[in-house]
Amino acid sequence: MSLMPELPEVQTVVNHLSEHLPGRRVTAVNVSWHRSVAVPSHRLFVQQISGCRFDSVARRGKYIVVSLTSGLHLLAHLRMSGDLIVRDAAEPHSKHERVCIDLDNGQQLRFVDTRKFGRLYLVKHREDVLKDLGPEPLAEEFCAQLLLDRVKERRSPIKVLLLDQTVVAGLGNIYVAESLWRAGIHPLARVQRLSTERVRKLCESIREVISEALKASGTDLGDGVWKKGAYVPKAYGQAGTPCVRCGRTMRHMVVAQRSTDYCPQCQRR
DNA sequence: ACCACAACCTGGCCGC
DNA sequence: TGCGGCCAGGTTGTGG
Repeated sequence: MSLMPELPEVQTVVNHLSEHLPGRRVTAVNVSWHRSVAVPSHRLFVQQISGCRFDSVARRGKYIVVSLTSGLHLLAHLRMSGDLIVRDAAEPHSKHERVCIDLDNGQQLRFVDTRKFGRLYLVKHREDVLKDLGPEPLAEEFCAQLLLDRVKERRSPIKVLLLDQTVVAGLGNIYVAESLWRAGIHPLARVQRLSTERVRKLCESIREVISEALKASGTDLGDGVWKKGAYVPKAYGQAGTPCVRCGRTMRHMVVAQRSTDYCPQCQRR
């Protein structure tokens, strides 16, 4: 039914938009669910973006960042079910389309969002929205030392810290589960109790998992229209099945009010 | 600082 | 077929 995106899925959307948006001009805008526009008011949003020309498309954490030649920036956060697609105007519209932007070549940029949690932001300065985000997991600077520096005062379980976008940007419930499984770290582990070597291993695992998922265009959970992704989770959603590394039955628990699957053998407390 | 929980929404699935 | 309850890849705000 829907896309529920973390970094690799967002990047896949960005790649799609990059093929179609640069150079296109906005000729008309229709906002059918006002609250999909976070900022400014939906009225000003339509006013300000009309006539603008799209420049480049990028990603920061789970945000899509579209630069306009006017200097404004269109940012999107897809939250649980959002998607941004470019279609010919003649193609049928989704029942869950919330915003539709007409382009000067007969195509449309459509914001589709079943659950209505996603948000668009039209801002002068992108940092107004992005300033609190932590480092990109694939950035050169992302390493054990940086991670430790950012969480040295915090005693929350490692899973909670990795879900915190100010610690590291772009991970969500799937890729946190995958990274912890790959690194052999229990979701409830406290960072202070981990050796530097294991934190290093964790950072490396995060990089590997994210890189692999990017190559695969994200994860397809088999329940929706997000059929592009070929990444196969080894921990997320695997409770009750044998661990592909050791064969032990994967377990389930709740951490930070989120469903959490792990291997009791590979990820010992 | 930390935690639990509600809110924001819709729809799919499961059991009865 | 229908209905209630539970679940969902995210984030923010509140109150303890």
